[in-house]
Amino acid sequence: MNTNFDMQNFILDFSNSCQKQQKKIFSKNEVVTTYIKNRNQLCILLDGHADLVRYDLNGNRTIVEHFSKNALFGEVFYTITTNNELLVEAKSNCTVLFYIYDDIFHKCKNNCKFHQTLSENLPQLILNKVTDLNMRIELLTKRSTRDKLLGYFSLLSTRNLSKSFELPFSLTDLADYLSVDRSAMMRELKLLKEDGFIQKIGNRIILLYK
Amino acid sequence: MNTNFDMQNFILDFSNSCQKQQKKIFSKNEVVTTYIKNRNQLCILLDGHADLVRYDLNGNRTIVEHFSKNALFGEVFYTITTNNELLVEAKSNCTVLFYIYDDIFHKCKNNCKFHQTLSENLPQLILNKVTDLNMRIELLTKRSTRDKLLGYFSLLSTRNLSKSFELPFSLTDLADYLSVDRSAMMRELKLLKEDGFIQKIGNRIILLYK
DNA sequence: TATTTTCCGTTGCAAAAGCAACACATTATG
DNA sequence: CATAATGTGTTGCTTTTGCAACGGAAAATA
Repeated sequence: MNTNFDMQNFILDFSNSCQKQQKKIFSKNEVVTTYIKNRNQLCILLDGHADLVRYDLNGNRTIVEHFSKNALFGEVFYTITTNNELLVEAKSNCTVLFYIYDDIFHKCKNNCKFHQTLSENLPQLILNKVTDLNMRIELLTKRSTRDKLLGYFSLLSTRNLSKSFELPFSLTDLADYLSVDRSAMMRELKLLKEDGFIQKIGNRIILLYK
Repeated sequence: MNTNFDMQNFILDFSNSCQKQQKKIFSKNEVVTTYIKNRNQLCILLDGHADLVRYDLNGNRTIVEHFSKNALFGEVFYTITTNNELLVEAKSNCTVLFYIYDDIFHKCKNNCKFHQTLSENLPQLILNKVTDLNMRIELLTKRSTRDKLLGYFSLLSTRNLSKSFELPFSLTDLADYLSVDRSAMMRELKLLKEDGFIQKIGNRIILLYK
């Protein structure tokens, strides 16, 4: 199995070769899918950005996950226990492939090359998702808003191989992602600037500490 | 592939048939493993309970995950970015199988039945881990200590198919698991009792709401 | 381009959570 | 069995966070 499996090329080659999938295109702010118990949908984001969003009974909005190119999502990854609404919202124009997980799992009758390759590579793809989720948990378990912000910035910095990077969120969305109040986060952001930890120019953050 | 793959029976049948694994036994409070960058260890907990614990620079202790029988863990699931210490502590006597992930992935030279079955079932096993992590994220994104407690209790209640259940943690550990201050959590627990949401007898919680 | 909508930045005040400390109970351990 | 270590329950005080509200900037839309 290849750790560096190239999803994008693979998809381009095979995405039209199987009957058991649906390809759809969404424009910004459209709802890509809603999580429904027992349907076991699995989706692949071919292009664009989308967020998994939860609205709870207190009216709080939480960005549970942020998806970019090649991300996997769908209720197959989620045990839906509460009555909270879970939906995936397109943050830009998106191209999405839809499957029912069992179809991938059991392969389709045609035994097509697409399904074969995908099911071979599924463990690695899902494993990537696990490491993403663990990073998210590391962020969320930080005890203060300051540590959450610094933790998230440090993650983006590592990903971009630079102390300077663009935020992939609006500040409103960032607060919903870190699961904190927006105004409290703005206050902390201001303190981080005043204390010389960061610089912020438009949507760009520059880390000033070693 | 079988969703109800019986790990335990499988392990019992095959756990001695492959060279590329190590089986070890730990007693309570021993360190099962420490997460080390790039080693890509994968472990299976055959029996007992263990916690993945993180100690951060502020001296806070966080229980990142709680493992019971058949749980998968190891740094293969974790991108180690920070300098925080990550270790798995046995909470009771434990039996653990150790692998290097690549050995499972690429199958061992013998092409033994054990590896074959395990790699066939790995997607489903990892998928279970994903759903667990998503439940954990749902808990951690709750905004108040009260909601975290109620969320966790409701989860245990669902798992035990009963409004009454034992806590798998000491209260000290529960606070570290929910990522809140212990004394603040105790205060909230008291309020939940006073407000008639729960009853607590020893280590047992009884949910009193519909 | 005019107008509506969303986002940013800020603040005062209230509520929640964290910190530190302590007594007592329970559980391990020599 | 005595003693040490760990866990529980509580409280006063401080700090952090959340809530509500507002004006202006920026972006989307008609």
